[in-house]
Amino acid sequence: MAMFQTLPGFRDFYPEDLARRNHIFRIWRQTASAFGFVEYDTPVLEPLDLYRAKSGDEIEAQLFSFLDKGKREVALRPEMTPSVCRLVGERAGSLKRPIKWFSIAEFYRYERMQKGRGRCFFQLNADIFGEAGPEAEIELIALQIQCIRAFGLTDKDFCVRLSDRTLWFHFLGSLGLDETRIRALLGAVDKHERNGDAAFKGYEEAFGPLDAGLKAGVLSFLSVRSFEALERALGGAGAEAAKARLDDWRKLLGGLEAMGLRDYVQVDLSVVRGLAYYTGFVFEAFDRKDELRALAGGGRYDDLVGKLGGSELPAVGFAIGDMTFALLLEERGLTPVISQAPDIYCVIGGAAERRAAFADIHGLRSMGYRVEYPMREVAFGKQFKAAADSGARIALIYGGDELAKGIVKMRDLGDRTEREFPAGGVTAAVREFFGSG
RNA sequence: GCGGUCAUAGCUCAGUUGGUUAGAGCACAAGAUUGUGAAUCUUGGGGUCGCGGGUUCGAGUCCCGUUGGCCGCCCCA
Repeated sequence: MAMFQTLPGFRDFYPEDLARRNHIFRIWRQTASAFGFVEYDTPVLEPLDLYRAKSGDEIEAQLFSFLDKGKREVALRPEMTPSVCRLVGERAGSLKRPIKWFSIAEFYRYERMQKGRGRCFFQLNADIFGEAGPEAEIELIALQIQCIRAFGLTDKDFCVRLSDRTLWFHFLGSLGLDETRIRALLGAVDKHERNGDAAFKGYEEAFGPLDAGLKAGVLSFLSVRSFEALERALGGAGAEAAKARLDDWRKLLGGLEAMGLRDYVQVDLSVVRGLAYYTGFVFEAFDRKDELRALAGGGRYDDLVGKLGGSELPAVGFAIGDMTFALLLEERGLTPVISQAPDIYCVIGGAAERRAAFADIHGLRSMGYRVEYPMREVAFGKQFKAAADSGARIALIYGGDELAKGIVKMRDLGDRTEREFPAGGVTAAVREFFGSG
């Protein structure tokens, strides 16, 4: 038993774990880069007020926060959005638009552990700033889909549920509700999938019994699952603003259709996301079997940069976490086996042979080959077994006989054939082997 | 913050109504085997049985507490 354990909710990454994590990050990075996003990073530790400003005081319960030695209130970052809003806001005037940025970073939340959720986790965050139209959503939803698809998952495995807080505001506004009531009702909509009608409890406690007609309207609107149904549902509302909004929907869905991604998108008005700061389209990726928590989520937050960074700037972004995503890959058998095997394993006789081998070993390593050899003198039989077990493709043999003849043997560990090369010709032979193989 | 459940070697687990010095397989290491790979055999390292207390002549086993894991609730930026 180890003397010290990791703190609850924190994870050690053994080499095989880290290899899997890095593999996920590598593909996310390549994908975001292919979409023209550039990478940034921010401090892990931030002023506590940064998160209070965005989310209010109640957020503190879920934060790793403390007083630093200079008596500053600080917190480990629980999310990227406030930080990136600060960065972008500070240079909003000089950045070329649209601003397409991404990051892969670790976050910390003081929460109870659960399947797919720990107290530390990694997220890919991708955001577009400075583009108010649905073109930004097209780009981000496409990126979100591709970040999942790139691992071999298909529209049979996951989908992106798309909704729109703007239309919810139009719809509920047309029923005569004011903004506070609308926000409270959206909170209920967010919970309705999990809690059923009990989700309305909070609203009723604040504003009294829910009118039966209103409730029926809300339930019918949140059951909308297609664009056609959405058009029908808004037909009665009749407002010009709502009609204009439907044009944004047509652009968005049409763009994704043209990219061949329409089958990944499910219109679903029951998604509103709990966060009050979302202002427009919101979208969440789920596994199709709906066994796991959300894979990824995002939406438009046009007011936040102004609030946190000083300059008004429309924005839309999303995040994918590593934990639920890794669970899904695992379930679908798509967790890759990452080879950390050397390319070459050297079999070495005695001290003189070792000196000869070292010259080649260092030369080959300088060329970028992964080269391994036994640290101690070991029987040849064991060395060959170690060479095979290591996963190396070839063994270079530096024995007494070879040294005496001025040669090095190269053994193909796959087909077990051996060839001899003059001692000076090893690097060329290795290069030829890997070049042609 | 709340509830359920579990905790024996690196991993998977066994351990009888409470009874000698806590076991197996896998993995790791050494040897049989100082020039050629999947096998076999032998041997070894590795445990405060999560931690603390209690009952008892005696606790891995029973009781209480605690910590941690897993699952769920709250929350989920």
